[in-house]
Amino acid sequence: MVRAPCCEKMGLKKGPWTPEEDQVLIAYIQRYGHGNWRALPKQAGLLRCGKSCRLRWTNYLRPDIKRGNFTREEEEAIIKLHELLGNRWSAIAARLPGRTDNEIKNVWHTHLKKRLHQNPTTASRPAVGPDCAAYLRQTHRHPHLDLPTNQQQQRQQQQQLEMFLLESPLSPPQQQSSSDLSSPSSSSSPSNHTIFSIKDDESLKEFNGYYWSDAPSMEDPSTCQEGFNYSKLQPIQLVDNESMDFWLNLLVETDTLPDI
DNA sequence: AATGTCTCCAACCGCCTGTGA
DNA sequence: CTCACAGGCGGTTGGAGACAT
Repeated sequence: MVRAPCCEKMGLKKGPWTPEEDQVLIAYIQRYGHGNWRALPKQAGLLRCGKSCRLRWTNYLRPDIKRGNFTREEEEAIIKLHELLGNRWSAIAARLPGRTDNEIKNVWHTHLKKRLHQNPTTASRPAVGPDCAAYLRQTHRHPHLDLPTNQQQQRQQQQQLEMFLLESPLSPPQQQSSSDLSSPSSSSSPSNHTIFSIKDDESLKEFNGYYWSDAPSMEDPSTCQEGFNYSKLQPIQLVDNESMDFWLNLLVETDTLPDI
């Protein structure tokens, strides 16, 4: 079934914005705000759809946007946040003031991903948490991984992790979703967080090997039974603020981990 | 200088979610 | 509860400029 277009395409302009259009949009938003994106272009006299206006504003025209190249620190932050949050560009952008999700996504695909591929061992370590597992599942490298298949559950877990990272470390933890990662966490109290750790160095090496590998066999689900043994992942219960601080530091400052 | 190839990024597309009637 | 709508998000693409031959 073909989905109807988001807006009436007839007579609406597409493609790059002209400086004149930018000025019209800026002037309108500065004067009236952007309460209703769908109605905005008509009211502002723009031959664009609301979506296009919103995108142009949020990704380019907003006054608080930082232009120019990403600093090394910003790139490192993106790498680390990507490890934790996956392809949740808006969540990553929320932690990088002045940068947009689109910009971060572009930087990731054009620079950072390549860098990680070229030199995975010097890059930051992959996250050992829900998103890492979700990533493995999404890429079909380990479809047998015993984690929630429900997309909503995954999203809830990601949101919890994000909240955990965004909140003050001393604030009370969020309640965990009903059926959490793997079975052990089902025993966790509502105030606990579950983060996965790897039991020993040998398992860590093995895990990283599979995580970073692009070997064709890993793309073949039939070979996955011979893949990483996920019994080597163990859940960690964060029962107090002190351990929350510890894992927050560990997850964010991955440089503190020993080299493989 | 001309042509082909590659890289990058702004913008689009379609899906998902939240909200209000 | 259901439906429609609007906003938001992530994946993808097309074209312009850079670079290589």
